[in-house]
Amino acid sequence: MKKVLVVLGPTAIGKTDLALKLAKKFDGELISCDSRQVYQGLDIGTGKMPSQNSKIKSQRYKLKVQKLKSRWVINGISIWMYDVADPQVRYTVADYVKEAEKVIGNIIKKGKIPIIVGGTGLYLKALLEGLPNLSIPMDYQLRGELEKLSLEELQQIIQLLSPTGWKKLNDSDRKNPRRLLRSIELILMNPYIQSIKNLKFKIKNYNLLKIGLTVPRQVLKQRINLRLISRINQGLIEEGERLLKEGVTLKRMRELGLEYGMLAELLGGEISQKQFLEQLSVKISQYAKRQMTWFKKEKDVFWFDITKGNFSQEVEKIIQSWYDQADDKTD
RNA sequence: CCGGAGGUGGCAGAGUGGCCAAUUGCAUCAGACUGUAAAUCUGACGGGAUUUCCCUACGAAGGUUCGAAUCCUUCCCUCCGGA
Repeated sequence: MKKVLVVLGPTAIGKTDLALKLAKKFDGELISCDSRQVYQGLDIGTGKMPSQNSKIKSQRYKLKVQKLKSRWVINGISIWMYDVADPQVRYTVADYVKEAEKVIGNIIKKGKIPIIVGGTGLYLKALLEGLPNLSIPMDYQLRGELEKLSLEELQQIIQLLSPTGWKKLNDSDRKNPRRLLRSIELILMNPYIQSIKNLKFKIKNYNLLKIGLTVPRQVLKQRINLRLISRINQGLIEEGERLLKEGVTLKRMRELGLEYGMLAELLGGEISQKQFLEQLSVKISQYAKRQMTWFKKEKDVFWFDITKGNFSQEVEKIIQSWYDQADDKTD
């Protein structure tokens, strides 16, 4: 089985920094697993640049960053799945899995270790375990019509169409128009599902090692705030202005969420800079919480608290013994 | 000092005699999530027992009333205008 390393955890915890370090030590290349880093031009707000700490170092060591067409190379280490999409066009899990799989395959072929840096739970899950429903495409025409309906109407439709489908939904999803919409889409596509079912989807058989990063919540909040200030200094607001000029509408920026969503409000004159900072800080923390809720359920993760002394040595130790295992030839 | 407005749960802000432990938004906490996932959505949210129970609460203290966040009196504080 092919060895694949995964580093996961909430935002602002230092996943990329750690991954870069590990890549150097174990001869790996990074694959970003982040739903917003895939977009070209969303650099500062998505944290493609090395974090504050490494930035300080980088000034000393002259960190070398090259931006290539679908990856960045930082100090000789490739980071894939950056800049693979146009920010004006919605990119989804399905797109991500398709491309990231290729990338992983190529890295393995080169005899290197793919290091997946995971912040987006769904993308990571899809990449690692596969998501059968991804083969069922979206129906934009259908969506256009369903989007006009109220929650109650959507609920009625799905109950009519498929009582069993309705039963399968949990309470939260039943009240979630977006999910209801996709459920209806899946039900209507049922015949199509049958026809492609035989395509079968390949089961990944990687030899996975998952490293999870945690911190006490308060510490994470501090890190988030520090990082936010640093991003402002790096030109976050200017980045927003630039995107706007390049044709990314305020509406689209809002969809992008967090820094970009708030940037849309700031540039649209809805809020002051002070409000921007305060509200954004809150939103990022809330996002981090959602990430942790998701990752909590992730199986087989070796968790490390980054505030515990030399955690990175512990991490390297674990990886080392995994790295030294002989590859079996079952694949 | 006079005139006007107002003091409500972490914040904002409804409520003007019983259906008020108190609408709502935000924050907070917990959670869901198989094609928008940095998105979207759910639940809890004074305390305690836990089927319509008790206690503490709407600036403070009294009072009216069967019953007050809601009415009256005094006091304290904030804001605006005038001296």
